[in-house]
Amino acid sequence: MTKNALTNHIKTYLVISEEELIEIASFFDYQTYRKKTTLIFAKKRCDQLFFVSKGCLQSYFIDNLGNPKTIQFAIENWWLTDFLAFQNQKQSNFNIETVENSEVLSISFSKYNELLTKFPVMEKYFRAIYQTAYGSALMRLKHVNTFSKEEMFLKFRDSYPEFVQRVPQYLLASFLGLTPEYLSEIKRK
Amino acid sequence: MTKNALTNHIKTYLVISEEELIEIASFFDYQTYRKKTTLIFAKKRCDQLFFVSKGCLQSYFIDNLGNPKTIQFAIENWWLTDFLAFQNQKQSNFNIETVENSEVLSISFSKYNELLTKFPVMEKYFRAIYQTAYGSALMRLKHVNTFSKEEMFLKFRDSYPEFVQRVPQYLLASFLGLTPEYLSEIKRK
DNA sequence: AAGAAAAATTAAGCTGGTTTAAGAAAGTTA
DNA sequence: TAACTTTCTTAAACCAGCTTAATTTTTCTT
Repeated sequence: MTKNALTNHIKTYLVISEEELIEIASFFDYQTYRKKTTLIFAKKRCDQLFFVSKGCLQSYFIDNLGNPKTIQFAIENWWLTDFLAFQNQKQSNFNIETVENSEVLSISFSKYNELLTKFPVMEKYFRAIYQTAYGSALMRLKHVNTFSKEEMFLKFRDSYPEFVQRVPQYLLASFLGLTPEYLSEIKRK
Repeated sequence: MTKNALTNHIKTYLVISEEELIEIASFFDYQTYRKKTTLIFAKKRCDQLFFVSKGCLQSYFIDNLGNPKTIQFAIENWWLTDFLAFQNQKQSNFNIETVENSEVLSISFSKYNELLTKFPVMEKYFRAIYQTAYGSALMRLKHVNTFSKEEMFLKFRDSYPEFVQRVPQYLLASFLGLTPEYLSEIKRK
């Protein structure tokens, strides 16, 4: 089924019946997108939370000089949106788009709240997801402060070698906070 | 009562009885600390989650050159720990210490889980807390990529003028990712 | 209130990483 | 398989922000 990735993921966090999982899954829309499709536009109201079943999404923004800067990648089993904008139903700070052809589940803010009201056990699921994600984001802030740009790349390549193969180099540079030119120079060494 | 700050904070997120709040509060230890007291040591197991009733805490690490780098401040009504280390019961990546004389509530990992089991409604509370905190951490990563060090300081000063007054300048520099010398130079302009 | 310690300032020299610009390689389309 | 587009590489000039080190100011301790 097209929503198996999500229900399997939930099962790793909760003890829950198949019947409930089916009902929970029904809150989500399933859709496939070709690569480089924009799902959320910056400045537009952010009313969707995404779960990646297959493929890869990114959130990015355009800096003062017009260069896109990647904030987050989301691959299989990751959640992605502009979380602040989503919860406040404000305009998004980020563009969200597919990096690869992708299968994506989405839920609107009102459906998300309905889901949490009807299945309070999902509070536990999202609490766990956000707890980890928040901890990881703070670790990223630590890394940004600790490592030089060169070290950032080398560490990342050692930690996620398959992912480095998977995304274009200019996106990786953007995510790691250096220029494609400098990344290219580092690789030469 | 010494735990009012917490119970009041919970009330802003949940509809809940006073009796339950009293029971929930009983899971926490209340303690006061003088400024510059270390509550968690890096490399030691992280088994406490803190809620700041009064005062200010920071989490920081020591970089390769021996300089402390502040990752997070926590003032009244903020939660603080090394969230990844806490949930995995691993050694902390950060030192956590008081910046001011502070009143702090704390809970161990096992008590935290007991609390969530006995009062599932607290899943909703923490889900909301972490959802916001995660969103904010990603916005910080955006800011780090967007702004020059000078802009970082000016933006922060405009957004949190009272906080800039409140903490020593060298800690602010550390948090914003620049040297005290450079911050001093920026202020002169 | 004096002395010690911690924090903030100033200034000069230096460097990691950016900018710019052009060409090479790889991928896509017809 | 040629033409077009996107991505990657190379190299030189440049600069935001760091390092170092000495001085001054503020805060803490007794």
